Amino acid sequence: MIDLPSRYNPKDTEDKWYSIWSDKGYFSAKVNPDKKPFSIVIPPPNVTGILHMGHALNNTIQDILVRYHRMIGEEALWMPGTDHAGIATQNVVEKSIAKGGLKRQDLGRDKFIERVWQWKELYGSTIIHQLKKLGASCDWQRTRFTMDDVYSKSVLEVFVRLYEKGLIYRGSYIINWCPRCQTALSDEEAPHHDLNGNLYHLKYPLKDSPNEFVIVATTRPETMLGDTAVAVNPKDKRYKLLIGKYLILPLVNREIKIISDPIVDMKFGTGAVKVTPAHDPNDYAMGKKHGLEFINVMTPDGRMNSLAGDYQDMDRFEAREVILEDLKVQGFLEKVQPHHLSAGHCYRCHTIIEPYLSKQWFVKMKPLAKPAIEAVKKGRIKFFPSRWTKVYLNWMENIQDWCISRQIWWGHRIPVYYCKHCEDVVMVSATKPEKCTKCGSCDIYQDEDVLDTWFSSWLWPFATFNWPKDSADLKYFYPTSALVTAPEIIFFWVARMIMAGFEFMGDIPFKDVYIHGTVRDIEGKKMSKSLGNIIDPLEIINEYGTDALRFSLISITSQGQDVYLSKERFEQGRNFANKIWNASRFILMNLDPAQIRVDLCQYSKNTELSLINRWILSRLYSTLKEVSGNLKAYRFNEAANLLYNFFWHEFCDWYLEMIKPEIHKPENQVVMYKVLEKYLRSIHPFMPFISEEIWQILPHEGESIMTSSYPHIQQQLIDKIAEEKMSFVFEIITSIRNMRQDLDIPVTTKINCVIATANKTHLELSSQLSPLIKNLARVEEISVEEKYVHLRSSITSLIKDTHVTVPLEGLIDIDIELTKINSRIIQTEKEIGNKKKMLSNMEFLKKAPDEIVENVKTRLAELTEALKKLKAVKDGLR
RNA sequence: GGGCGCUUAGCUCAGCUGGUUAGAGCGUCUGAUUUACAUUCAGAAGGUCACAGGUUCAAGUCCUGUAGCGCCCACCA
Repeated sequence: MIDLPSRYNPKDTEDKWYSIWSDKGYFSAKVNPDKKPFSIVIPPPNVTGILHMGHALNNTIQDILVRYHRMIGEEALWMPGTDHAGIATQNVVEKSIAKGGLKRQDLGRDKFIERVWQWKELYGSTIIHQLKKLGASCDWQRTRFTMDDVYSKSVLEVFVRLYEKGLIYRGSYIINWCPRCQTALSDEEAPHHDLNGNLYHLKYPLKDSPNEFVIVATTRPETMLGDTAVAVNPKDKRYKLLIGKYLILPLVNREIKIISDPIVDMKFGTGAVKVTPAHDPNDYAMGKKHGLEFINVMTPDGRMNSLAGDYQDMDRFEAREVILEDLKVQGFLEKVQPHHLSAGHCYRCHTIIEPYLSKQWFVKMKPLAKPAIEAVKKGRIKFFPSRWTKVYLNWMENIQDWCISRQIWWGHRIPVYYCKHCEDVVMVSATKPEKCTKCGSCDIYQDEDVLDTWFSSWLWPFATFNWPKDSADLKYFYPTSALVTAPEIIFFWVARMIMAGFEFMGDIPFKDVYIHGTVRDIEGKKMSKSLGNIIDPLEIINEYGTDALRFSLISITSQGQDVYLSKERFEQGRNFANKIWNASRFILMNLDPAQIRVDLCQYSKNTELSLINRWILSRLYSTLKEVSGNLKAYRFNEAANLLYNFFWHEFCDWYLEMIKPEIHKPENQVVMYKVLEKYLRSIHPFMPFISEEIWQILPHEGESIMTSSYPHIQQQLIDKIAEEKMSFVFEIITSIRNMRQDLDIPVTTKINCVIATANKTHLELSSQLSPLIKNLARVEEISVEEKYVHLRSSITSLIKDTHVTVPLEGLIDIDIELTKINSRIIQTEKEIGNKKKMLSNMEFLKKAPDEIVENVKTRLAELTEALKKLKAVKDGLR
């Protein structure tokens, strides 16, 4: 017999099977016209990334989908890859060279980029290795990187096409500027967070009457150096007469005009607002409208520039303090009010964003958004859970132009060239032009900026198939089937991919979007390094195993709800893996391979099989049916929990216990083997390693469970009557166990039992299965009677229409028994009352579906019968 | 300011299209075991389904409102 350790040790199996699967090429998918394609593109993790629980959840879900679809006979492709993550990666490499005292400027652009590539070669595949530890069945040979040559070509092609279509333009606008990263950011990359700031009231004296002031309120007093007007609402009576007059800007002594604009909120602050067109989006708009001067007072690294006079070179926040002090000393600071505000923060380094006037490249989004909105509205793309549809549509309908240029070095350099001699020449081309299109000079240079990382990731569903090359792969696998991702990147990525899909492929990029929850710690905080609340998936894998990690994560992830984790949560998965291991071990210990070469189908149409076997097969297939329904609906936790309950509480707790005494009977051999073998296949997408390990030890056909087929649902083996019968038997057994426990009767004490029922089915069932009941309830003798007769010193419980009596001389406390039976009688009477009330309600009879009414009637009959029997039991007790 | 989610057992949460007696895991308590598994087995206790209205024959489930918690969006000087 096979000798297996009594504990499952994941370390013995995981790496072994992963490399076998990989070596045999099971992960790779090819165009196959005979099969339905199923494709998923991975949300490419950053090359700088290390696996966290969010990845673990995200990729486990994808792996379940891919493995499941592979097993149901589809050509399943999971396209992997990584994202160059411009700013993040540049930051990492800058930090690493900083250790040697170097800045990127010291190296120069080319040398620095070389260093980034070196870094990528060394560490860039860390995350890929970690995904492998997770069991991810990606087609690794296709692994893409957004900076690869081929991929880069797609990116540049897209830029050129959009430019030629007039959807890309360059211009000076107020953008989100990160003074630390020293680059522009898109609106999405500058999320707002609340700040506790102050509202400073500043006094600006009137030019003609220096003792009179207009008081303005501001949260960023340092920008006053760039003020070129003060604005009031035209309807504001307080300021009506002042419109058109001039003020003297304190500290700077510049004359600035009082203008009127309806955008000014009379109720906010003093109703007068300082206008700094180069440092605020609203002010910028007013500046354009009123023809104001744009004075930029800051440097790109967030310090005051030469236009800031005495404040030059001060950091913006330091300047704020000094300016306030100076204003105060000179009597221009009216008051300071605490004020809650929110400001944009760099999503990479969390520095407070400076709204900054600069020349950037933008994509016009409205035209791109149109078909992308339609597709979702028409249901061609579905969100799961559906509530995200609204979030998506709301954003898309209010979409703003996308700032795509970044002042960093790591990324796709903008394919725009200028002539040193002709200021007005802009050449947009995927390859460097030889000479100026105007003057013919060869003195041309490329735009210094690179593209937003997301400007490459939004092409992921087709650029990974080498678009714009027209390939068979692209035709076959595009549109992809599903996208699995987190809510944070709906705008960054999902929405933009949909737009790109339509613009460049003329079709949706994916059909379903499954948005899973965010992984949080047990207090609901997002897991992050800085909070130190990380649970490292690799640590869990190391301690409990990959399957345990995967299963635990999935079973607690209800659709789209955030996941709250503590380490203990993973014990459930570990215990379950061990349970599967041991049940299999038990079966293997008792399995005679010669006995199992029987086709189960031969049993399907007749009753040759025992009730117990029919029951477990029915339960297996009922479960599998529900599992596939739930998988199709992206209810992974439901599917996982169904599989869990079936295996543990039905197959192990009941079935194996029931057949134990006759385990070598041929039909039991066949059924226990078949159920286990099919079960392993059905759990494989969730727990790939342990299922393979055991499957390989079990008699099996085929090379690997990974390439085997998902069990077909044998509808003819689903037998609801058998299920009902068995649950009746289980109730009998439980009730006897209950009585024993209630009365503190040791297992060693022998008890007998009388089962009495007038119900023929139950009568037969009880006598037929009395050996089973004896065994599982530890009863010495069972007699099955048609009529209930009270026995002296006995206790009786009622299961449906059946009295189960245990005679217990000297062990019974009549009072306790009476109390119990009374409470049961009261409960039954109460329920009878409810049912009668329902049935006497004409509205109910008229409006409720027949089936429901029938159920109530049946239930009432049962209850009435039960009440009679309970009373008989009670009478007997006295 | 707008939107979304959550509030169900001591804890963490399931509960899909309203329809018998509201479930699980963990924890607690009681008991068990000479071999499949103590990462186990058998059992128990524990719920006004946040609150207030409403719709309905019927509400944990649908609607409205309130409160608390959390998240997202917004040109909140």
